[in-house]
Amino acid sequence: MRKNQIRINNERRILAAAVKIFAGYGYQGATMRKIAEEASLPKANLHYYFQTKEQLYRQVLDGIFKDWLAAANTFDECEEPVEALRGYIETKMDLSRKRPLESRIWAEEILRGAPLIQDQLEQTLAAWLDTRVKRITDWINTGTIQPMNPRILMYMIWAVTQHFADFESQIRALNQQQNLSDEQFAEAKKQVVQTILKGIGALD
Amino acid sequence: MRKNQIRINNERRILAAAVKIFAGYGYQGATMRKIAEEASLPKANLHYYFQTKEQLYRQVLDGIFKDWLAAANTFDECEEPVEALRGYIETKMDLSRKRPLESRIWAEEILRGAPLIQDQLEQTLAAWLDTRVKRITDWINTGTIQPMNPRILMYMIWAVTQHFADFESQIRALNQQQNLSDEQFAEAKKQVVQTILKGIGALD
DNA sequence: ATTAATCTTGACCGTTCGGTCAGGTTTATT
DNA sequence: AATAAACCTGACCGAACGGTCAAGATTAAT
Repeated sequence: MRKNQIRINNERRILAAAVKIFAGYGYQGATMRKIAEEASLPKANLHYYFQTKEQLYRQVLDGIFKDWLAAANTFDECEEPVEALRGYIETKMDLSRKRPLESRIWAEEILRGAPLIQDQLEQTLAAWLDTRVKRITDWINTGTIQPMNPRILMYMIWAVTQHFADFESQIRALNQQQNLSDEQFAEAKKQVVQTILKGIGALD
Repeated sequence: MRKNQIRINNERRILAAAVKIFAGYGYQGATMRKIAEEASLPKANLHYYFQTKEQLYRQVLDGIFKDWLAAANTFDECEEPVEALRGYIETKMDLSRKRPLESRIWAEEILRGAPLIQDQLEQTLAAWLDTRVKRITDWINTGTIQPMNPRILMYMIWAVTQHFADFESQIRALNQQQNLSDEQFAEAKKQVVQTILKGIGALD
């Protein structure tokens, strides 16, 4: 049941343009005209594939949420807390580095009170978090890591890893107007992993 | 040279309303009409005190930046790294708890590439950071805390502390649709301090 | 009491927004 | 080759935006 190739191509083009514009201007600041220009298509053509601006935005958000959860599965690939957490933090850092636009769209949606994704947060994300909290609780009960509130640990990991995408312009202003180089980012990744793992008593 | 009391009162009212609306809708999503309604004043009256929407927004940002720097001075009040960092982290956490709207306005401005505050970031904030980096470097050189990149430490502190304001709606969705209670927030504050200080080898 | 300065506000303006639509063009099906 | 389905797009629309302005009301200064 494959869709027409024209539709596939154009929807992809429009979505890619939408990611750029929504990330750069926010939902309200983004206009269908800007997205159309970015995609090199007439504005009316956007409305042929996506009825409304909100529907286009929703599809962008859905794509981001899927990436989010896919990266999140790194968490389950290791038995040991040190390696599981290290892998998860590194994956989230890499995602921030490679897909900063998506991270910013997500951040803005949360900032505005998550009007469109509240359901997904309360159901899919809450369920995902619950199972990971249980894993961490097991590690605590077996004495592998020290007692703590696993939710707060996850909030800290999300905060730090996403900060490098969401606050990129601030970091750039504090780094001689240069984005972090690959070497600087690698150093940051290493230090983030080190600080959090050591901070919860999983190292030394 | 005190201004007329009418002007003082109305400017304060408008600024308070502007903080609410800018935080709730973003710069583009906020409208002068909404701010006027929130302030219970006719829209034309806003333009009498603040010529344009951008000027009003700039004054809101200036107020936030001053609070930011004031809180930042907590950093200098203690000689010992543990107490200086603990005090700074706690102050930033308290600020997130008490003034989440301002934190969100700041976050959105950075998210959009800091179009209006780039100069302040590159100059005032960069200078502030440089002197604190020097202090931390001294602590490292005297062996009080382990070697690390002090800038990355500061980014981590900002990320985590501001996350509790900026991502409040996500945290609420993951906490049975309830904002963190005072007790939960106190626990978070404690765990954040503990994790970061231990993570950089300042504890134990 | 008079004048000047400040404050207030409904009505209005040009622009831009998201969205529509008719009618033409291209692609797929038979 | 003919028909149907899908695609394309310039021109247009009502609504909402930031901002203006003239004229009146209130307050301050003399």
